Amino acid sequence: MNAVYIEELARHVGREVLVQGWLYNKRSSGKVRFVIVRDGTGLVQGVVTPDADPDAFALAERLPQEASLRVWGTVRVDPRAPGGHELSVTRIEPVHIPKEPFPIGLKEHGVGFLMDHRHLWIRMRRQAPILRVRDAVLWAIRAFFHERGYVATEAPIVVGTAVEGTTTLFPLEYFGQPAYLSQSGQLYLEATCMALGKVYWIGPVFRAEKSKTRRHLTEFWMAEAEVAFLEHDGNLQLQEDLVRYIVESVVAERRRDLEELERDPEVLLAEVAAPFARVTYREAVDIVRARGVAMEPGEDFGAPGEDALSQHFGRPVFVERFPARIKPFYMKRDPENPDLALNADLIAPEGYGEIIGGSQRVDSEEELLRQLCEANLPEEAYRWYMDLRRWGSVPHSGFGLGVERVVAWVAGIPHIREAIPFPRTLDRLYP
RNA sequence: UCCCCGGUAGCUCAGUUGGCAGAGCAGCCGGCUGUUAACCGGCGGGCCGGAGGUUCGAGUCCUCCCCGGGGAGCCA
Repeated sequence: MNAVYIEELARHVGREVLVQGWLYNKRSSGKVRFVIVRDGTGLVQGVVTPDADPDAFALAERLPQEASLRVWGTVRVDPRAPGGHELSVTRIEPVHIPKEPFPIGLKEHGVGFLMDHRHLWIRMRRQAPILRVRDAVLWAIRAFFHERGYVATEAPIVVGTAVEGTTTLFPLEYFGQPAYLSQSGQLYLEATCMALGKVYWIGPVFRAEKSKTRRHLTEFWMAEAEVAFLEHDGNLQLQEDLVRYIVESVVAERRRDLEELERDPEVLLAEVAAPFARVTYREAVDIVRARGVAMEPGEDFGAPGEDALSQHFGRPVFVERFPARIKPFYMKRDPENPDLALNADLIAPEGYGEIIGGSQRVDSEEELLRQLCEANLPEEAYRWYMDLRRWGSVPHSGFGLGVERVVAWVAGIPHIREAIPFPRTLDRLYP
């Protein structure tokens, strides 16, 4: 008999099937025993009675949580069962019976304990749907760019230069030379977009920031795009199209997981239905201050400021044209006001913070050199980057999207650490 | 780096004015024919984060340290 996955059970009603998985939970009521089996695609309740199979009935009492097993049974529709389908069990075959109790019970646990057991925690009820949503987000990003003819190109992970400065880099030794883990693939994408026109990549980046917040990881995944001949306004439109595409794809493909997470798909769809809001940095500062959050013009927005903007608009909002002084050296200046950068941050709704940072890039050699010097960065290390402005420089723009922040928003989970299988945070390198 | 909270059974926590170390869950034993984190009865389970101090007596008070969580700054 061929094995089936639990998510396919609706197609097998009335037939006997084999389900292979793990014992999630069991209950007993004298002469009826219930085994809740998970297989990675969902949960199903098996009903075991002594008359159907005495051996299975005995096993249903004995098997501990997370025992791996094969279960044969007939699929029935039953509204009493979680998921709507139920298995009338005819046979149970243990694959592996644990000798010790599974560390993670079905009752509540503390965050520290769960994080220490992350390798087992991901088996539990809420975690699997989150990771399936993550998969759907990543697929949506790839599909979006692939449909538009973008070429996926990779940036190196081990690099010799900083993108944003040197304080947040993880240093390592590279055959006797100093090297770093990349904090962004952007500079390399600028090079590949001059070769291929429009490019993207999805990869891990590393920031040694000593941040302890629900929005930060030291290792996270970024989806970055870079497009030759694309200017600021087109860049914003591209980002908006991408974010809407992601949300609509995930809702279409993973509605059941969102519902399992008690995330209302209609709320998400409503948030991205209308054109995203767009405000300038100056307007945003006024809005933030009007909502009672203290900040001075010229400062970056803190988390409370982002939350205020988030609440004010109730949908994604672009904040554009920041003071160039507080932004990286590679951003092109606003031709109408050289104190401003041609950049934008995209703030997600519901307090999920900045999910995209992007800008039009400097395209003139002289301007780039000047801004490199102002940022006190070593010219020599950026010589190759300067070369891009020496041969056929064109206006170009790009952005980076924080995958885990998007997953957290779409899944509606409070903390980014659950949006990646094995989060790396300030004080956590295990497991 | 700074601010706040916490560390007691495998897990989640309670522990009064400083006076015998507790509960629920998990585990084990028993009961129950439709359970929904099932329920009911019983049993075992402790370096109270570590070091020092105050005291007749410290889980409780003081000092230092370690670990974890939340937030700030910074960022996606």
